[in-house]
Amino acid sequence: MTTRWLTPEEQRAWRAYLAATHLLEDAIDRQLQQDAGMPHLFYSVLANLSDAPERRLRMTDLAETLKITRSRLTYAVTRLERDGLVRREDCRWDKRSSLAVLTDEGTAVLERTAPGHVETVRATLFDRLTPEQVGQLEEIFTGVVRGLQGDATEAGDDVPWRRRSSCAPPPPAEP
Amino acid sequence: MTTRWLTPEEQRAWRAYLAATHLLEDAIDRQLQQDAGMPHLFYSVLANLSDAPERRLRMTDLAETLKITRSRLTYAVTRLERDGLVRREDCRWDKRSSLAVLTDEGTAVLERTAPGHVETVRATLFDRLTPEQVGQLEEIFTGVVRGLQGDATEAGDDVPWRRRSSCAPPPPAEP
DNA sequence: CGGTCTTGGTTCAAGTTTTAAACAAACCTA
DNA sequence: TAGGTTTGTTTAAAACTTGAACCAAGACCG
Repeated sequence: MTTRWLTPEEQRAWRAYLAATHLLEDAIDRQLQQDAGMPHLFYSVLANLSDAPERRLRMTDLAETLKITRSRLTYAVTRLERDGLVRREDCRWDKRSSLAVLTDEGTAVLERTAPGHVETVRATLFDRLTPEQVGQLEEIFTGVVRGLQGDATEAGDDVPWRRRSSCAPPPPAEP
Repeated sequence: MTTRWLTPEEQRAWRAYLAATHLLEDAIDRQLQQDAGMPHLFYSVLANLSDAPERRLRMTDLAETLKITRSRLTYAVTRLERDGLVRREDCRWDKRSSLAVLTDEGTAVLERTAPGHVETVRATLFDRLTPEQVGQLEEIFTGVVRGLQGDATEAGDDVPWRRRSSCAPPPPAEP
């Protein structure tokens, strides 16, 4: 089969995408390293924990939402634990699972550094976009996400199989 | 000054952006590592050289278009040179500069692996976008790029100063 | 010219991060 | 209970990045 090369428009879009994501990631990383002393990934860990109920998440779930391997997450959490921003806790109902919990100190760091981070995200991205473009951005990338991680789910979607995520008590037995 | 937090729409867009760029970069890196035995950055080096006149570029220019530090580029080119895909050459007119040149072998590797790469980019991104969305993507990110790298240029744009880029012969003296 | 500043590029050492494979414990299912 | 699966960590190796220091070559300026 003959290759479907990118059209000139697609090439321009692709180049712009590559350059922008590169510059953006650089800018954000630099700012966070400067003001929070950690790379973007670590900050994302804290941010996700902060949003979660009771400020805690199973390692696997966290890895999944961050789209990284468990191994990588183990490393990140170990570092954050060393700095006292995160603590590990055992799941009461599934003794294999461990939870990453945002400590008070972690919360404090987040509260202190979040404004600067948001400011950077604004300055580099959102302040340059019209409201319509914000919508377009979301639309485009939610599609991409669905396409990329849906692959696994798609095949088995005739199996309405539900995994118990998030360390939660087992469902009560039916009488 | 009080923080301007992200609106709910912006938050959704931001999350989608983060997840998508992450998954995309992963998918592309995995495919290239698999089929070309190199990470995305290295492939980009080859691709850029391939597009350049005479398949060669000054290190500094290449680093600039790739948005990476010269140090990082030195590392990449050294690796690629070790594999025979790139060769260094001295600039005849400015003996400080060195050029990265795509070798025949590098060209061959690129020709062999480009179809697979393009296919991945299509499958993960462009095949999911309408033509309008391709345009939106370009528009959004060219704006971001301008904003981020324009910072340096903006301040001095009253100085119509032109640097001689790309190893080229000096302009002939005016009679 | 001679001195100074800037640019281009590399080197080097240190540190960070990523990967992949192997592992152990806990859970599930038949 | 046996056999498979999920969870999470460990480990060692490799890959990568950073930043500072450095040298050489060009540019600038009196």
